[in-house]
Amino acid sequence: MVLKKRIEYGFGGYRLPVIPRGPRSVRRRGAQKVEDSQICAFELLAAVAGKLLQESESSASSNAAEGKVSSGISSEGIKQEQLEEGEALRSECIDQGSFVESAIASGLTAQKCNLKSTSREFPHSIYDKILEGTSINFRSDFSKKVGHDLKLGVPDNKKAVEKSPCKVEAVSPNYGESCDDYIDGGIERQLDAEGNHNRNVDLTVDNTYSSKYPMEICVDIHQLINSDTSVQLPSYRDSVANASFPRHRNNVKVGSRDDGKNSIGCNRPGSKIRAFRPQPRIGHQRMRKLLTSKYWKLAPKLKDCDFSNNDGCMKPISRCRKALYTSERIQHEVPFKKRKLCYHSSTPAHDLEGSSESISNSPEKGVYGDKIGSARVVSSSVVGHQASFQSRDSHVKFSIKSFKVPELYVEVPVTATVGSLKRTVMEAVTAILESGLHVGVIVQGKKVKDDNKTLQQTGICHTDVLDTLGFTLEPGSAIALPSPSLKDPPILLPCETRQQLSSSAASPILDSGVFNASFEASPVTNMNHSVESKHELVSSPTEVLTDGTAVDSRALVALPAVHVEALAVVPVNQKTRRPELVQRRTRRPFSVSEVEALVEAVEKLGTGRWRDVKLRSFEDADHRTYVDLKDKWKTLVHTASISPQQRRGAPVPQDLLDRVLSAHTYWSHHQSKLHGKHQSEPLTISEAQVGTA
DNA sequence: CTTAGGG
DNA sequence: CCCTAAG
Repeated sequence: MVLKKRIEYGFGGYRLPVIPRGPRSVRRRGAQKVEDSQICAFELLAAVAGKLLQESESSASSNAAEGKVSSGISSEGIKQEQLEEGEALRSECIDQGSFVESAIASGLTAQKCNLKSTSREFPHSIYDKILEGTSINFRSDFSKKVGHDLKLGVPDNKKAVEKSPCKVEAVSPNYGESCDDYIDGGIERQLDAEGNHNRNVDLTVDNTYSSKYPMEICVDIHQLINSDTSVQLPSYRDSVANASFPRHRNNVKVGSRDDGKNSIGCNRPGSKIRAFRPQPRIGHQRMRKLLTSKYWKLAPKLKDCDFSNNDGCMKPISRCRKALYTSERIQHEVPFKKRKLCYHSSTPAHDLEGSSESISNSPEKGVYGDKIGSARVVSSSVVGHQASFQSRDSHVKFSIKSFKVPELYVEVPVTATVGSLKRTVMEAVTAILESGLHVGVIVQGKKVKDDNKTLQQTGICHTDVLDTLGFTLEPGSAIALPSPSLKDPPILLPCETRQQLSSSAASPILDSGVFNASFEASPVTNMNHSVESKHELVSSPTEVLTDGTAVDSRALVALPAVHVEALAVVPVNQKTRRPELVQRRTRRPFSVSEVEALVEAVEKLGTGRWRDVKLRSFEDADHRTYVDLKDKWKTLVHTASISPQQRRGAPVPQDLLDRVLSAHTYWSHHQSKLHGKHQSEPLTISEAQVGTA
């Protein structure tokens, strides 16, 4: 029974997210258009896994009955991560680090709760471990797994909790209690918090929101843990998101079944990805790129995990579509990257495989027993960007849940559009990031300035301290944003609107008025990768404090046992900033003369020959690529097709629009390619009609 | 690198 | 404009 429930939920969680996304272009689309939503390979995997799970449910259930099964853990060590979903779902994965551990983030509270419960229930609970000095992750507590490594992912959302089977299951027999506790206490709170998060994905200024959760906006980061065997899967998507995938080396297989495409195969990454979908692939590519980045150095293993897990696993794929660029993307709803989810492969929770297979088998997996030992074993490397580290013996792990941006001072005209506001904020943030962020460490409310001190000397290795460990992101340079004028915003009024969002009391913040925006920290945010993250993160001058326990506000959570190195990472940052911040090109509206030149060129050359158009009429306009011209034409056609009242932006002379329409119509019927020669004629005709020629 | 399209 | 996928 329990299992069932769990399973169902889990599924629910999984599935929803899983919806595959159709290819963007029509052409591709042919294949599947069905869904709008985008999916990531992971999701698909998850879905598949879910199916498998279901299928195997029966078998599993038997195991499950025991309770342990579900939690199954592979002796090898599994890490599991749960995702949070809420945002996570939506979030796209990030390639970069993709894995993040946002998990922790969700709330310190939750974590705490977990810890408590855990400790209570399990002797070897994380807590103990911590005390012992061994590293443990405690992120999630739900599922605890033992095996060698356990990682618990705490679901950020309740949803996750509820849904993800893993979690629940994970719990061992005892689990019941712990879960409850967790749920009652932590989860709900978290949920609340998250709920808000979700709401505020955007930077948009939301007074309400801000007032309540001034600081938060955060992004959740999931932590990922990597174990040798495990794989991380990022997932995202809104809905639900979380699922964990268990993966064993050999097991993988999960999928299979679906069409080739969907099947999750485990093999090489390539295949996998492929299996899912083209997109994922892309993500993959990106990831690769990212991998190259220095950031990765921090987490070498990740790479392995991510990409290389060939062993049997799938790789996690992350999708990031725009993640990198996120900055700009803010405009859309998701400001920064969305969360990424990662799964570690071996998920006990899911058990799909586990149930029947290895996971469940391991006797010990049962649970806690091995933990300690396991913990050490784990040694997974750092997870992605995340901050979590696993530590082997004397390491401390930290996981940062999210970074919040404290305050940004933005001035924009009242008439500015929301989009422009977003852009402005984004720019401001970007500026800050670029200037360099500095990561500060706060222990028990005090800032630790001496970078040379060891964690031990600083007392960061003690559990109690960890609870009050916080990190801050400080801008390297000036923070204030000049109120940028919006470039495009058509309307700029003298009035300025300032919103103040109060910042939460918790974190110290800048005074300026403000806007508080939180960004999702990309996975990047992790301390480790702080560098990377910086840009994404937000960086506001602000600091994020985290108390271990602190409620949601805390952005970062510290995990016990950290690797020293990891720490080192934290402070680092400055230079590391990612060069890649890609910025969107500045917008350069086409002038009437440009439009005219474009129209003329198209009339002669027809559509489909953008390169020629470029050469012919925009040779000197280096900022106008043929793609731009093509896009402009596209918009011109659209503009010409709608009523004048619906048109926005700089008005285009009607006669030009008429020509656009004529040319468009003409060329639509005459494959321009075919007529290389008489290009002009057609135009003429059309023009004649229009009267423009 | 170009095209064509979706976002 | 961006980002992809295909050629």
